[in-house]
Amino acid sequence: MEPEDFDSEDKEILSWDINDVKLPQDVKKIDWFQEWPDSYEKYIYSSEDRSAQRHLSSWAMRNTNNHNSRILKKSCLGVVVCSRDCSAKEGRKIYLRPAICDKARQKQQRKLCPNCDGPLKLIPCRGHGGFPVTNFWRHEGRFIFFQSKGEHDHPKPETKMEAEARRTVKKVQVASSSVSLKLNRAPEAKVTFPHVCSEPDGNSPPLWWGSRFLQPLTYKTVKTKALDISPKTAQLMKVVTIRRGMKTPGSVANETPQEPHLGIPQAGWSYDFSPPQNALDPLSQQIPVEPPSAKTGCLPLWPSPGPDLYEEKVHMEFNSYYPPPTCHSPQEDPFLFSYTSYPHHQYSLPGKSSKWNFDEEMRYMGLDHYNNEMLLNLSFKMNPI
DNA sequence: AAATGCGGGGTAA
DNA sequence: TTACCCCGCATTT
Repeated sequence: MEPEDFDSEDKEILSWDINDVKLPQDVKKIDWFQEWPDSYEKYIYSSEDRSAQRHLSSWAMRNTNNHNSRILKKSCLGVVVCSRDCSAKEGRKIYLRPAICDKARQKQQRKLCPNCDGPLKLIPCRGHGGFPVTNFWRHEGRFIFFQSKGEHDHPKPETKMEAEARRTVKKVQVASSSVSLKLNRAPEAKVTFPHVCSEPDGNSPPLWWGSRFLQPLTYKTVKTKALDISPKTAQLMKVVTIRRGMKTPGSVANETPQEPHLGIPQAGWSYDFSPPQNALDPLSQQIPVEPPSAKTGCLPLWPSPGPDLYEEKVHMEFNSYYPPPTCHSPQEDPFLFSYTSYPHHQYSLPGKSSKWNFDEEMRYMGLDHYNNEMLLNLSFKMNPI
């Protein structure tokens, strides 16, 4: 839309700056939460929007002190890449999410590339006049104003949830190794989620669930309890499960998910095992009158998961179509090869009338209680004794 | 353990 | 003054 298409009132709404003494108050349109804001963008979110409340972004943004308690400022940390610029299968590159915490980031940089064991390298963001891109957040009444300055000059890192899930997988690996040792079995225990990873239906789970979990070995089943899997871990597994191409009643959105866009590395694809845009606390949010729009023409993936996501997801409503994750060879290495610009999908708006609880959803899918078999029986593939 | 937010303090233009 | 950055601390996840 061109500026002249707006009337003066709209112009006023659009012309605000985060530093203005007064911000628009008669906001008629609130925006969908934008997961990947880039360039010089401004959004007005509902103060009920959980993602906005948490000042989330899929870019790795850290708090920056601007000596202004009314406006929260965050600056971009860039992306962590392999210093050898190694490629995984299909030319995929490593784009890790820089740890936000300084200490954790230093620790992270001492680690090795999950793909080739080469050193990792942090590519700083210099998208704002040589400085990192900055994001500003300001709460005013019923709205949360957002403004970004600068254009990211680096690939997108993995999302917060991807990073979190990767860590979780690692934990499971460690736990499984530990159990393995305790059981005095084979040196390397392998975990699998039988109903998730092993189906040859073209809907393999994220890459990093990969090969070492999937080798066709004889296995013994060990109760989750033995692994001491935390509720959060279980939820993450659940998330992956949920996203395996499930359609839900009331879904009016895309019946045919778009194929991943296999473009340049920066515009490749990533695993989107996240909830849809409106899955996060949908009923408590004001529903934006406009569908999300990105300059790419794609829709945002989802409101980045707030910490409550794990709790909320259990109760979330499934009024949308979850595109199946991209198929990947089960032989792939179980680490992150983050591709950005995942084809975003259109999700239908939630409505109270179509509220489903999680169990109902699972029954609909023939997965009572999200498939006890899968979640409660983590199968350890043990090497033969 | 990390993420997040706050605010003191420093530097440079 | 403005706009960065670094750091420690406290709280939350």
